[in-house]
Amino acid sequence: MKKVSESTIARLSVYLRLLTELAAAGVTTLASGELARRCGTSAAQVRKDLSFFGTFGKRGLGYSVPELTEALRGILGLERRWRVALIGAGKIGAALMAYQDFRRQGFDIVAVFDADPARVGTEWQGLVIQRDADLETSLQGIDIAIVAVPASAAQGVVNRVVAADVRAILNFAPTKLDVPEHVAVKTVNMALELEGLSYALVNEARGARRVTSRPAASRG
Amino acid sequence: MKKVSESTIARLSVYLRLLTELAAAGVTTLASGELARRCGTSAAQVRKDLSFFGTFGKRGLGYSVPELTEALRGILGLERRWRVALIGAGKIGAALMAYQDFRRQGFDIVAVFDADPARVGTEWQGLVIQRDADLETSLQGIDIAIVAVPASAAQGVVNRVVAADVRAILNFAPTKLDVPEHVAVKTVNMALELEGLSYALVNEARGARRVTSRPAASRG
DNA sequence: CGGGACTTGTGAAACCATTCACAATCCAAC
DNA sequence: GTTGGATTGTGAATGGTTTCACAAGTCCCG
Ligand SMILES: NC(=O)c1ccc[n+]([C@@H]2O[C@H](COP(=O)([O-])OP(=O)(O)OC[C@H]3O[C@@H](n4cnc5c(N)ncnc54)[C@H](O)[C@@H]3O)[C@@H](O)[C@H]2O)c1
Ligand SMILES: NC(=O)c1ccc[n+]([C@@H]2O[C@H](COP(=O)([O-])OP(=O)(O)OC[C@H]3O[C@@H](n4cnc5c(N)ncnc54)[C@H](O)[C@@H]3O)[C@@H](O)[C@H]2O)c1
Repeated sequence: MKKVSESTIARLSVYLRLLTELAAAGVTTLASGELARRCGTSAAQVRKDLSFFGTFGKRGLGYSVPELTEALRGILGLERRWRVALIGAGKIGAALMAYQDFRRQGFDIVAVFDADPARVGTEWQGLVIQRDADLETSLQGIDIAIVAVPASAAQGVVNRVVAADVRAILNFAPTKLDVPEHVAVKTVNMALELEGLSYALVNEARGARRVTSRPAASRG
Repeated sequence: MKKVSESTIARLSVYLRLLTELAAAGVTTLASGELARRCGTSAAQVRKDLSFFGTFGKRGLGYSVPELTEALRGILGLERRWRVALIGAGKIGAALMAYQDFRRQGFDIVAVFDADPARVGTEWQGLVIQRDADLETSLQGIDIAIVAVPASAAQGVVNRVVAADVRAILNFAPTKLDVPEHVAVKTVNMALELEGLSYALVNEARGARRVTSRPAASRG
């Protein structure tokens, strides 16, 4: 299989979300132009993105909504459910635990860890908070770790997560994480987004214009 | 001024964060290679990023930490404080309100809005929640709006935010937002990151390798 | 004061992603 | 059937970003 950019994968997620909505609304067929319009991209981009994975449309007609939905779910690995551990039962963690959409998309938070002895053992959003010290053993069978601890603790937690053989990490700490090359990391960095807005605000005055893409997650 | 990519701006934020840390640790001078290593990029990339905005280093020596810090703050528009409104006093909103780092970086949340009559008028994290109906008038003097309402309500809220002449939006709803071209929007989409991890997990089995960049915020 | 070690700033080259443009295909209608 | 209108899939062209490579500048030490 050829190499596919993260941009493409991110757009496939966006397409899938739209398709799910349209399916619920009873739409059965959709052309690349309409899909593109609703997702903020171009028809050519939609077709190129899909072409990396096969051919899903019918010339002259467009795409079958249920078929394309299934195809995208397959490509993205969403035909199975994923076991997720949350590390750090703080403010962000609470929001994530309460958020039902992840579950709806196939991500089950099945374990929560915290270092604070006052929290360990208490029930929280339906799960018992486990001791941070038990990470190595308790992460057996976990597919994805969400790291929601202070930045200063993040690398240490990640090292242990990696040692426990977890190969995907969603990181909320605003810090660079070093991981071996077989581990995928995505970082959600809100401060960086705010600073991007700050830049846009001061530069609209100076007359700067439309800007293009951004870097992101690392692997390795 | 030439056009600078969002990738570059995002990296400048990352550099600034590192510099702030190093300054606190008493480091006074830093070469592009070391900065790159600590930020997960290349020395050439660091120098190219900076070169869009001027020349900040000394050949043979590297960069002065305090000087480069000030330069980056200037470039990113962080020499002033920004007035931020939070719209949607839910789970995510609570995490954001409690998060002190934004304030430390120059972003002050000075108003909170919610549509739920049970919440309006109550004090919440030190601010009184205002009626959603008052948005248009109460957004006077706001620089940035954080939209943390359900996806179904987001476009409606955004239209009113734009009508109130706010020109920068940080969006947490997993939905495409239409805004006029002079308004900057950045979306934080965690579901999309999780799906990216799902893709990485199913494709490491299939032997896919390192992937490159991703799209993001739109303007216009 | 000159040589050596080091580092920046920057054109040019390489790489990657997006857009263009069109032949191939499909459906419907007659 | 055959025609017309629509839409896909994809090489080629374009546009943008990252990496390379090196001349120019700085510092230190003898
Ligand atoms: N709250 C926000 O809006 C926000 C926004 C952007 C980024 N972040 C980042 O997200 C992370 C979490 O933020 P938060 O607001 O939820 O913080 P928080 O302080 O509310 O929660 C952090 C939790 O992590 C636990 N913890 C600390 N060290 C640990 C360890 N080694 N192992 C396990 N648990 C540990 C603490 O006991 C605490 O419960 C931080 O890195 C923060 O910078 C938060
Ligand atoms: N909680 C998470 O971890 C999480 C993760 C990813 C994305 N999100 C997204 O963030 C957004 C907020 O999520 P949440 O978990 O905080 O939801 P929530 O239900 O806890 O909060 C939403 C709040 O918005 C208010 N609201 C609804 N319509 C409004 C309107 N028109 N004007 C003003 N306020 C209005 C509601 O009264 C509620 O208080 C959603 O779009 C969600 O999809 C949340």
